Amino acid sequence: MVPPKEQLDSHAAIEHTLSVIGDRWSILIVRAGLRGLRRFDELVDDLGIARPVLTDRLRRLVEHDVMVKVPYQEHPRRYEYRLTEAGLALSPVLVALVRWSERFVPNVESDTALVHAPCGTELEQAFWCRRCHTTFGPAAVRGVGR
Amino acid sequence: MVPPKEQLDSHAAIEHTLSVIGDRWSILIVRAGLRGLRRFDELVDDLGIARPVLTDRLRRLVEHDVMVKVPYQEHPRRYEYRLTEAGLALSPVLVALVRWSERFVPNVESDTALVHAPCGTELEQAFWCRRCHTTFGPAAVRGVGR
DNA sequence: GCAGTGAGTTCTGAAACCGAACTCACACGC
DNA sequence: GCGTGTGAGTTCGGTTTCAGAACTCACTGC
Repeated sequence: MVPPKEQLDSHAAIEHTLSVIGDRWSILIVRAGLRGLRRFDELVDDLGIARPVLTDRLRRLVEHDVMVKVPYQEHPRRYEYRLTEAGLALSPVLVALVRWSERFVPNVESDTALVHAPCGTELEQAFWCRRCHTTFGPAAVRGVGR
Repeated sequence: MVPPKEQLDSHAAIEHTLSVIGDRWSILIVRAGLRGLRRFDELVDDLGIARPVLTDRLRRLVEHDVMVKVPYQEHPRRYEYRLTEAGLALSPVLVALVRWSERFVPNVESDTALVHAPCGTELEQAFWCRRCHTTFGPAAVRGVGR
């Protein structure tokens, strides 16, 4: 009835996505990128990540077009890492995580991590139904397919 | 000893969150929960996860109030695992991940995983600024603090 | 020519992961 | 009462991944 294509699809898609950013560090690296950090040692200091692990994570993020390695000076040739469009587009994941932790992680009153750039207001996140023209929360979400 | 608040905050919050759901399996387990799977062996079959790992992940998810272990029959006393409110509230993270993979994972045309329950329409996700009363995408997001 | 800097590698244990096989408590058919 | 099946795990080796500290390498500026 359903073509075998159905089988792979969202399952495979999300697994692939998790194979890129599904470890403990990659999301934190992307988050650091959103906070403006670009250089290897900045990341080491800020995240407290082991150097070999950072090397590997950056390589994989570059491989999957989440970041780009750009030389920022010649001679002592040095590189920095910037988020690509795909990397920037991960911010909803970050926001969802931060929002969740604000609500459900006990004893942590999170400061605002992300704001609406033009006005500086802390941002909200919601689902949007383009047919009903309403926003709604997780309770009105239902899974389909597969 | 109360640790210096600024220090922990969003950094600690997101790290704690990732320590709960930041491994390759936990999110997939939550996703399976959203798809209606509840029993140990269902999860093993569906996810292809190793049993000891599933045991451990479920234990941790229960420990962190993401799922609850409920007996669904006595005698051969059997349990199933259900998402709590906190678990349900992870769906924005899932949605963000699925949306991202639809856009950026090559050669995978994802089927619709999640819809608006009342009308069945595929859902959108956006940021919302309560001051400006506008929705906007990741390009208008800026990080502040820390 | 010598210390400093940025971006990594190398080299160790320690921890986490996996698959396959096993356990344990019970139900059910015969 | 006895084999077979089922659901929910546990035990056991072997492999992959991880973290920390020290090291390299190509330069600079003093």
